Amino acid sequence: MGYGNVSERRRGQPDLGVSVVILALGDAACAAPDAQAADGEWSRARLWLPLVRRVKQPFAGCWALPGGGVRADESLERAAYRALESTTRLHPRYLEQLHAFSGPDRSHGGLPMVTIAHWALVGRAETHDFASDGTVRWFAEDALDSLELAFDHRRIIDHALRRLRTRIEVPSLVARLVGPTFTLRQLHDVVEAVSGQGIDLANFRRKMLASGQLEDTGRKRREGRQRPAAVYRYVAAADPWPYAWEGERLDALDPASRGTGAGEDGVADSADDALSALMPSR
Amino acid sequence: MGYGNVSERRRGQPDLGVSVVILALGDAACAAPDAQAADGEWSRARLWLPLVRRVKQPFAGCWALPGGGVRADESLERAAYRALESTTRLHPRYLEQLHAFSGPDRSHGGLPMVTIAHWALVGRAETHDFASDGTVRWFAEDALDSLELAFDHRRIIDHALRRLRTRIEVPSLVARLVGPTFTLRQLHDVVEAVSGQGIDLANFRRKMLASGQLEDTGRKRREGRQRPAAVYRYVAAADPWPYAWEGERLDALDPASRGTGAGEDGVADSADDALSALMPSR
DNA sequence: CCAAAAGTGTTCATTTTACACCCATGT
DNA sequence: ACATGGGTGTAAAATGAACACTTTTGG
Repeated sequence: MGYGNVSERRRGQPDLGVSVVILALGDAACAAPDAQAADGEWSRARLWLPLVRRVKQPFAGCWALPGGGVRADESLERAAYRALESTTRLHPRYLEQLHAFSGPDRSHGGLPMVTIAHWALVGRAETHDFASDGTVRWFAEDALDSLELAFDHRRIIDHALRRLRTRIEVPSLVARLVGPTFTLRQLHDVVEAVSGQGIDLANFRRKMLASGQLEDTGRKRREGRQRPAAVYRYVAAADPWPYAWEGERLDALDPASRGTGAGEDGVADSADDALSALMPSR
Repeated sequence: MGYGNVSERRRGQPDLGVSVVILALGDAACAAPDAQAADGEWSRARLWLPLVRRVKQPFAGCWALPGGGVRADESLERAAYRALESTTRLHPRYLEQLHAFSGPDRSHGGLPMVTIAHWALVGRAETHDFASDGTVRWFAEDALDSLELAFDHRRIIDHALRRLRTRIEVPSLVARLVGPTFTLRQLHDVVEAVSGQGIDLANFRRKMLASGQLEDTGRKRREGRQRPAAVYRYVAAADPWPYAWEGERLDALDPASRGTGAGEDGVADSADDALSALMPSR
């Protein structure tokens, strides 16, 4: 840094950074920490995400995705995790690369920046009741329009939301979003809320169970005042799977496997389904 | 560059580069340019990709993916395209980000490098009969094992191949791989070859046609000495589609739309198929 | 017993698969 | 005419959607 002027440096390497879209479930009364809703009781779940208020130019005062620079001695996922931790204290159990955003237009006074966007899912328990500590604040996904977002972060968020919506039925994703244990109805409600369309509970139940990735904990949980429902836990399939989602790596990044960079969350892709559907383009 | 030693710079920003896996179809006799096979006649198509021989350390003498650095005043896709052009003279009509590879282990003497891998598809016509000009050479995908590849490029190639195999039935992809015009049997043979499994021709034909993305050119083409087959062309669906593949952008990058960075090759995702299949993980 | 949610069954439509068949063309 | 691939029809199987029904619980 510090050598040459900006226009000279445009021929050199752009800056490199990571941003993370962290998604969590919450109800209407989330922002305020009057935590009356115990153990998985939410009225009409919505997606929430934490944003950080910028103090420096450009976009001072605007809200931005948590992010930071990348050090040469760490992976991008690690950098994303670190940025997340230092700004929001969150420890997602799911974190995956989303897309690299680049281009000459991605500069604001300085050098253009290449941002490797990641997305992460955190369970309710990890949100610390959506605590705000001044610079960090949680926003409901559908209340973002009124917000002034920094850079092209709006686009990045949309990208992440689109990804989640098209993959929400993958058990590993719903499960991570809803928490470590859950009833089938909870799962169902989340998928319905996120995908925005009604889903037959009976069929949903069968499909999820048929995936072989849910394990009955033996425990029961009562949502309302009626018959208690079986509590399940997400458990990965035993055998290795023939296909991987886009072949994309995603580092599990929970304390156990953190740093190995090896966690693969393979998901059966097209060969059995996605690709048998012929799709459009353009 | 040029300030501080390597271990000091490890705390700074890593190097940034792009690599491209270019895939094309070819038959056994491709490497040698005895171009007897005219107009789409290939015996047992296989995937081929061009590699570049490294002249510098590290990995001098090994084969590597075409690639290069990224300038601040261009997008990653553009950088990938430029690198491709300068090393191989290829002009793919399909080029998409694949994944960003990173990590402290991705250094070889110098600073660790973050590589944004891309993948590209080129039609037969664009391969210049797989011409080799000394440093560039085409290799069949299944003949790579005997090769010494530089860096972790083997992994990147596998990533691209996996991606192609799981998406090969998407009309836009097959079509781009096979060339501007084609018969349904050609398409079929390619999908069969790439996916590695037999596909009923009758059903394949109906599915492709039902996608609404193939347009009859009115012309006929005779493959053997029998009845000529209708020649189709790939044409994107008119209406915008509700889902996009992972929401990933892919820049069309053909001379017409190049530089706009706007070409979206949306592909219906899971909401109708991929995600209805419940899948595993980890 | 009633209300409400858990959980199971059953039917019907749609899609996929397998494979038989007819058609067009050059020899 | 016949061999060969182009192209169509169709019945069985598998999957998915809709919805009726039984069970368990607290009041």
